[in-house]
This record gives sequence, structure tokens and C-alpha cells, in this order.
Amino acid sequence: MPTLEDVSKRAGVSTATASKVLSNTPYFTDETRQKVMQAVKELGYIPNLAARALSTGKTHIIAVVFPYVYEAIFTDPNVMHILAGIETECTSRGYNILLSTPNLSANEVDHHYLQLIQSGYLDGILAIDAYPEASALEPAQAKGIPSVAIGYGTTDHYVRHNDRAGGRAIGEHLLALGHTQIGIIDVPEVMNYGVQERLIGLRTACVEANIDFEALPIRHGDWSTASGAKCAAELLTTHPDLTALLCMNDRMAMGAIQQTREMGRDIPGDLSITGYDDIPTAAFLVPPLTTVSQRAPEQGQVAARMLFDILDGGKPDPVELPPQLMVRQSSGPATWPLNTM
Amino acid sequence: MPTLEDVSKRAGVSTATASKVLSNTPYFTDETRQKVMQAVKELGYIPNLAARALSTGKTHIIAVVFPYVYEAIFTDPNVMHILAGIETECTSRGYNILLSTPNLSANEVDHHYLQLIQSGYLDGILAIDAYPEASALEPAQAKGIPSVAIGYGTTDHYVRHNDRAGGRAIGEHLLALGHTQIGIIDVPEVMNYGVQERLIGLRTACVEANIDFEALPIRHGDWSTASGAKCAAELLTTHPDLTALLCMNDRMAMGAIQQTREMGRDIPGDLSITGYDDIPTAAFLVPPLTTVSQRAPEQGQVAARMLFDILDGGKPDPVELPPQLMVRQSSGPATWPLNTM
DNA sequence: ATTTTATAGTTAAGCGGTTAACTATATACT
DNA sequence: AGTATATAGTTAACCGCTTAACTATAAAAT
Repeated sequence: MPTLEDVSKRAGVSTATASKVLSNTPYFTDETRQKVMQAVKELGYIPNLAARALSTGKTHIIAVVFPYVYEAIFTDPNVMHILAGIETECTSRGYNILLSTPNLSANEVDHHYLQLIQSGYLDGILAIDAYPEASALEPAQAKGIPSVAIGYGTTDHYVRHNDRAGGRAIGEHLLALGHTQIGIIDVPEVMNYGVQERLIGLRTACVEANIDFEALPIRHGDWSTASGAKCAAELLTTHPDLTALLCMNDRMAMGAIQQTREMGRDIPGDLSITGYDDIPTAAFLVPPLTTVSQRAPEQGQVAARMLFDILDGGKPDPVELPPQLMVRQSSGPATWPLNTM
Repeated sequence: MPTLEDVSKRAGVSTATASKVLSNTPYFTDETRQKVMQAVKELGYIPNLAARALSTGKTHIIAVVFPYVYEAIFTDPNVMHILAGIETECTSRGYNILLSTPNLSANEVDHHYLQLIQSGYLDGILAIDAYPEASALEPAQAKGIPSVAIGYGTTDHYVRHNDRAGGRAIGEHLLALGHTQIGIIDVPEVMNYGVQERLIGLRTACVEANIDFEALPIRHGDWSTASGAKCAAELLTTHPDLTALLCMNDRMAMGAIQQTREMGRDIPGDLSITGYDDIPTAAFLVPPLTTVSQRAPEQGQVAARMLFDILDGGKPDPVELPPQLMVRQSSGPATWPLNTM
């Protein structure tokens, strides 16, 4: 691997000149520039990033951190879409992405992760923080490393989906269609902070429509399709008068759809079903699923931009992305009195 | 940020001693070790990785490369599972993962990617190579950077799913159930090399069972659920005598299942449907989908181990992971003569 | 008593860039 | 003519860590 010294020797200049020419510093004759460039080309010179990093203190690496708070995070469509958004932005800026998956679930903090953060290897950090309590960014902030949280972190800088508005939007949608008997399929409180926010938004929508939110039947799944089917079965059996099922993610909604059809009820004729997330499959289900998009790729992009802004010395304000209601065919007007079996 | 020099001063030793103590070099008194460790702890010293990298030539970073050969690669469950497998192995060895998504689709090679490869920032490369023609590893190999391909690359070192055996296995499964009229839903040749291999395996199974493979009706989808439904509709309309649909991925199989039910036919009573990949949802579909697992996490893990073996000076042999047939309820005995609508 | 060997530590030379500080010349300004 | 300024390039220190080569002492071997 040729070094800057090789280049400078071949070009007949000092390493300082070679270095400066390569970084487009002014005050060099075209001739000198040509000589250096020529040498670079002939030798196939590529700067050594470790040396540059040591010298400048900048690595052009940013870490994307997603804590192992739950299994299968690598296949969570939301998380991966966020990652895709980050990737787009970073690549276009010439930054590299380093993946880190610290184990925050244990009592002790992940040692390897702490080392990495303080190693000077990272120009900045983007963390997917699901809860304020288990923030991956606290140690980073303590060390003054520029960082942006995606979700419910405790940093000054964050971008998140407005779950409260999302819950309210989907609620208002169903209420506007005349639904008053709505069954809810969510997940246990500990599994997601955003879901709690959505429930608050949903309650607001109910209050404004004079519906008793507390009276709505609710079941806790675990995000999986299977649990959605199970919860739907329970809800429809114990509350045959329900005209809608509101699910906190699309996969559980898929399960609910299957289960509902299994029980011989038409969607949306007899029952409306809504999801959350707008996963790619949602639009292709039969019937296509009414859901809420969290605009995950945008979250990633916005977070990355925010981080670059900080690196440039800016002080960007937090961003709350409004939800995007995707009305499709799985929700329709409430039919009342219900045409039960 | 405290440096080694700070540590050595505080401990009253030379930086060499401090450095060696930290790397467990022999020939030091316990007293000296204690002094150094004490200083490290008091100062909260963390080695600067850029400096270490410059000095040792090792960064402990390996790049995971997935070319942008098709859209939505970040949500391809197989790719993400491979990534998860890699992550597990790398984390346990104290290596960091740098994500790279070069654009190989254009005529020119990705410049940023080439720079990265030759920058000395990478100890090794793991690439997901879908085709021998568009290998992300060629430039890396040219520079002598340790690299392992996952899929159909051109490197000495690779790990791949045995698609041929997989195609054969799923074929033999259907044939053993008595199916002879099998409709195939695959994707255009250019979209995936592995699929071509599966078809070869399938043909072998047919030949051995005295079935004319060439006569089997086939439709090309695009991996999506919607395309699966469309192809299924076409096949079942033009060939009402089909008793099975063999799909080249699970998502198309999902579409096929929906479409088939829409058309009033029972699965597996009237028609067997199989997928490929064994995505997480596959087991929870109604009916649960018979499919083939590519064992993606294992591919990732094996590839990572292989790379570490190379880094340790080894010369590991390529690995072909045998397919894992997941027989579930979407496939059953062929019923003949067919009970058509 | 002298040479080996093992133990315990230090000095200083890299690794490959960047950049502040400096030198040197040509041009422009009083 | 003398000073300021713009232009063009060099020297050498520095970033923080590793490690080969060296010094120095004590214990073991000859």
C-alpha cells in the first residue's frame, strides 16, 4: 500500500504539499497539483483512514445502536426501515455505519459497548431508544459524543414518531366510521413505550366522541401474528357485539384477520380491523389493511441529518414526525345492529 | 480523554510498560501491574482505537457488504437473518461490524466502496453475493483483503445454501405426496441465481420420478405477495388440474394461499402450496406453510467464523449448508380425480 | 569466579497522515 | 526605496499506541 510519502517522493514535493493538494488547499500552482495527482494515480494511492483518524480526530464512522431489548430486532421491519433511511443519508455524506447491539437488558452495562463509545472511533451515535429508562445514549452523552436518539430516549436531540397523534388518528378514523364497540389488541406495558402513548391518544379521541375508553375490552398479545389471532378469538367470543378491532401492529392485525375469517365474519362488512406500522405486506393483504405509517425511513434520515447538523456545530431541535394514516379496505362503516351468526 | 502517557505518568512507569501490562505481556511484578491498573481505573483510561489501528494495522472492524442489487434489501428477511448471525459471532469475538452497501448495479464500481476497501480500515469483508457476475469481493481479493462470500460469489472462501438440494427436497416432498400436476411460481432469471439452482434440483427430482419437468406450467412473479396471488390466479385458471403450487419464496406463497382461498379451494385438501425461505410468519399462516429453510443465521455465523479462521492464518474449506425441509400443513396428499368447482 | 539465563523495565523508532509555523519569492502599495 | 501582501512551498511537531532493541539486575549454571 503506497503512502503519502511515496506519493510526495514520486511527485518531487514534500508530504505536506501532497497532503494539502489532496485536500484542495489554495496556493499551489497547477503544475504542482498535476504532479501530485499524477503520482497518486500512478501509485493508486488511497489514504490510510486510521492515520487520518488519529491525526484529525475524525473517523467518519457513526455508530447505529440498537439495544437487544427484544428478540428478532434484526427482522423488525420498522427498525430495518429506520436503518435503511440512515444508510441512505450516511452514504450520501461519505460516512460509514458501524453496527452496535449492546446488551442493555442485563443489570450491568455492556462493557464492549462502553469501550467502543470512548475509544474515539466514533464521530457520532444514532441509537434506537425504545424506552427512556434504558437509553443507550446516556454513557455517550456523559462523554460528550454527539448523539441522536430515535424513539423515546432522554437526549436533547431526538426524532420520534408521534405515537400519541397516531393513536388518536386511528381512533378518530374508526369513530368517524360509527364504531363505538372497539376491541383493542396491544402488548404488555413493558414491551413498548410508544404503545402507551398511542393508548393515550386513543383515549383522547374517545373522550371527544363521548365514548367510555376504559370500558373498551383489551387483550395483550406479543406482536406476533399468532398472538393476534388468539387475542381476536378471545375478544370476539367474549364480546360478540364488537364492530372493530384496533391492533397495535400489523402482524397482530394479520392474525386477527385470519382468525376473524376463520370464524366466518366478513371484513370490513361485519368487522373492521386496523393495524399499526404499515409494513410492506399490509397493502397486499386481503383485504388491504388500514393502518398507520410510522414513516420509519424518514425517521432514520431525519435522525442522521440531525446528527450531521450537530457535527457541524448546529443545535437542531427535536423532531416529532406526524403519523400517516393509511386508509385501506379492512375498515368500513359500522353496521348496526350487528348481523351476528 | 486520558492517554497511555497519562496512565504511565500517574503509575510512575514508562508508556511501554503500561502498554505491555495492558496486553498481558509477561515479566512484570505484581506491584507494577497493580500500579498501572490503578492508574487506568482512576483515570478511566480507554485505549484510542485509531492509534492502535495505525500502530498494529488491525482495526477489529469487518465490513458486511450487501450490494444494492435489488430494492428493499434491508427488509429481506433472509439478508437480515444472515446479518443477525454475523452480528452474534462478531460481537462474541470483539469485532465490530461496518455496513457497506455499494452500488454495483451501475457500470462503474462504487468509488466510495473501493476507497473503503483499500483504506486499511477493514480487517476483513463478508459479502452477500447474489451472482457470480456481480461480486462485491473482486476488488477486495485483488488487494488481498481476507474475505468470505455468502451466496454465489467467486471467492475461494464462501458459504452458501445448497439451493439445488433445496429445490430437489421440496420437489421430492410433493412428488412423494402423489402430486404430478405441479404449478411453479418463480422469478425472472435475472433476479436470482439461487432460484435457477433450485429449478435444476427440482428437475432432478422430477426426472427420478418420471415426470416431465418441462411440461410443468410456470409463472414469473417478483417476490411480492401480490405477484404470488396473480401468478396463482393465472395458473389455476389456465391449468385447473393442478394439485400443487410450488413457490420460490414464502411471500409469493402467501399470496398464492390467499388467492386460492379466494377462488374457493381448500388448502391442502384441494391444493397443496409450498414456499421457500421459512420466514418467521410462515409457521403462523393458516394453514402453516410447508417450506424450506435456508438457515440464514447459520450462514452468517459460519461465514464469520470462516473469516476469523482466515484472519488466524487458516485456509477453511467452502461450506454448503444443506436445506432444511419444514413440512407443515399447507401440503398434503394429492387428491385425484380433482374435486373442481 | 565467570558466563548464561530469566526477570523487569526503559528508550525510541515507527505507523501515516495533518497542520501550525516558518522560509522565500514575486507583486502591489505608500 | 521600503513595507505590506499574496503566492508557493517546506520543516517538523503531533495524534496515541505498539514493539524491537537495549539496559540492568538477580538467580542459575558452568
